[in-house]
Amino acid sequence: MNLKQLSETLGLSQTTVSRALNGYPEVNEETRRRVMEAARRHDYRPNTRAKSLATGRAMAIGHVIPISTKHEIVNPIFADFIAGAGETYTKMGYDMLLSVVPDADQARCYREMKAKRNVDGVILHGPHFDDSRIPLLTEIGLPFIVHGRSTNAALPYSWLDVNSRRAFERATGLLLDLGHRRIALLNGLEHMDFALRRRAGYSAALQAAGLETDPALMRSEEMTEGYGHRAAMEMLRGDAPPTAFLTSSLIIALGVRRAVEELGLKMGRDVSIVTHDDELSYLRNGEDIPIYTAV
Amino acid sequence: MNLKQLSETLGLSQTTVSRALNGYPEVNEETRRRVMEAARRHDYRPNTRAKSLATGRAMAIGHVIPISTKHEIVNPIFADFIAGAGETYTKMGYDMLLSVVPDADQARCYREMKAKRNVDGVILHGPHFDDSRIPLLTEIGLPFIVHGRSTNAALPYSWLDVNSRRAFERATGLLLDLGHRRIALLNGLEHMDFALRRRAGYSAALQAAGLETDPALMRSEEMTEGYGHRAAMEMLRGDAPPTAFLTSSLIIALGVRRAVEELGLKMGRDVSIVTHDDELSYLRNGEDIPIYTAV
DNA sequence: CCCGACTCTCAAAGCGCTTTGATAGCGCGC
DNA sequence: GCGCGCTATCAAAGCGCTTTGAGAGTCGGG
Repeated sequence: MNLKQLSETLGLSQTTVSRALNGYPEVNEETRRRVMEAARRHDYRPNTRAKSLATGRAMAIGHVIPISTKHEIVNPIFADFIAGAGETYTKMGYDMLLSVVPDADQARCYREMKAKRNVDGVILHGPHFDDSRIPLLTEIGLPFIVHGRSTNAALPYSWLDVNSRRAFERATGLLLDLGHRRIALLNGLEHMDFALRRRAGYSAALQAAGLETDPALMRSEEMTEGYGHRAAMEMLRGDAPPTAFLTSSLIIALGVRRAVEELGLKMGRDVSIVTHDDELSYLRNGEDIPIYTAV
Repeated sequence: MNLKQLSETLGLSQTTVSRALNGYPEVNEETRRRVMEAARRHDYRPNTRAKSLATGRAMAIGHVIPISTKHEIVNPIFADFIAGAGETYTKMGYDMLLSVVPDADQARCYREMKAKRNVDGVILHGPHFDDSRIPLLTEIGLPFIVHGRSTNAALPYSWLDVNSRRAFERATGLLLDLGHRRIALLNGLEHMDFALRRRAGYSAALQAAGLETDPALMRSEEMTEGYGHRAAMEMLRGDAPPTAFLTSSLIIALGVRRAVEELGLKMGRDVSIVTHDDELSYLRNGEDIPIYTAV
């Protein structure tokens, strides 16, 4: 059932039916009721593509998920992010368009989205320090919001973020207050802006306590369980092992814990772990009592 | 730059330009070269919405992600699935449309997709036993492919699946060969078809070995780490604890392992674990040596 | 009784593409 | 020299909607 057929059924023009359905004021209330009723009865939905073409609005938001060709790793919180965003889109009548593209093709992908006009704007994921996508999107005129921030960006942009720096400063402070002096930082890849902020917070807390940062206790990698395990193994077997770990993701913490247990050490006694991003829907941080201290 | 402008630039009609770009044979090769060149130079991309409207093809595939209002849990392999599918879509010029909807609204969501015509077809995720979405999609005439299978479905449908039944039959057989007699099954929710198949495989192997299935050793829940931990704790503390666990996901296995360690037992000596679905990109099953035996 | 103001409805244009049906130009055989 | 078949191109219709600009009808005041 399309608009033409619906309007013929009602003996009205397409104009009037369209206006009635879209809430324009110049339609008689009685007429509007009739139209609404008929639309419901025939389960009429306007054709998205025709509507988009006429209005110029795609009613869709794009998410570009970069896949680094080396790793092909999707950020673990990504699924939960999509689920949350998707729910809101659905509620507001928007569609969510996902594009999975190799890192190198991102620029082309954004230009294409602009030219093909199949989204009204995009969410920029995983911003780097001075992210080149910000000037790119600004230049091509595709509206965007950054999930995270990009330090040193020359142009203004809208963003939504947590306070990574402060979180890591406080977590480090907590460990220092508990008497820890050798605190390891297992960070995400440090071309990612959030990772830089986390390191800054960690360093600031150490400095405030009059301690030096020790490069041997700082790692930066893709946030996998294997990385956590490997790094913890090496550090704990070293000359001056850390007494605490600060990790950028629950997934890394899992790996650290596996290493701790393999070495016959006891969590919370021999080694403390504090983690960030600890609430994945299928992998909660414990049910009643948290397994890890978390920020 | 749209088709009209491009054709004016070239001094050709829109028809010819369109045909040249879409590879129709009735265009002079020299003309086609000129058109292609100009399109590249001006970075011309046809407007998706206009093209869709004209051709009747949306060049998009929909994925409906049901969110059960109780749990709000996204299946852990979902992110990897999306990443894989998305890559192929991009390669083939398709868009991926995600709809996150409450379980109860699924039927409405599919009808809407059909009426709004913004996808050409959908992927049906997480099929149940005799899934009602199969007759629904068939009735409304929205093409679909099932990721998994639906036992007992009355209508024919296309699907893509792994052999869950056989995998669990063999895994159980392996444990039996190793001498285990009390093997626990920590399955996913058993209204899901894959879970039923896994249980069938598990039961068949026990039966073939002349053993009875023990309800006390079989659980079925949403596949979280917490579930694995809780179930293992209860079973291992019980009168006749299992000597081995068979889990439907690496995430559950993580929980079992936590329980095993909390109880001071040793994995591989006191308790064996075999798991399915062990390769999440950010949470691999070990790096060189696998942590868990897996199917 | 006329006219202006107001309400409600309509026909038609336009969004940017594809596709149908028509046509111009050309070489060739009879 | 005419007509046929072929190639290369074009104008225009159509996809399903919104929106502009116009018009029919009603009502009240002078």
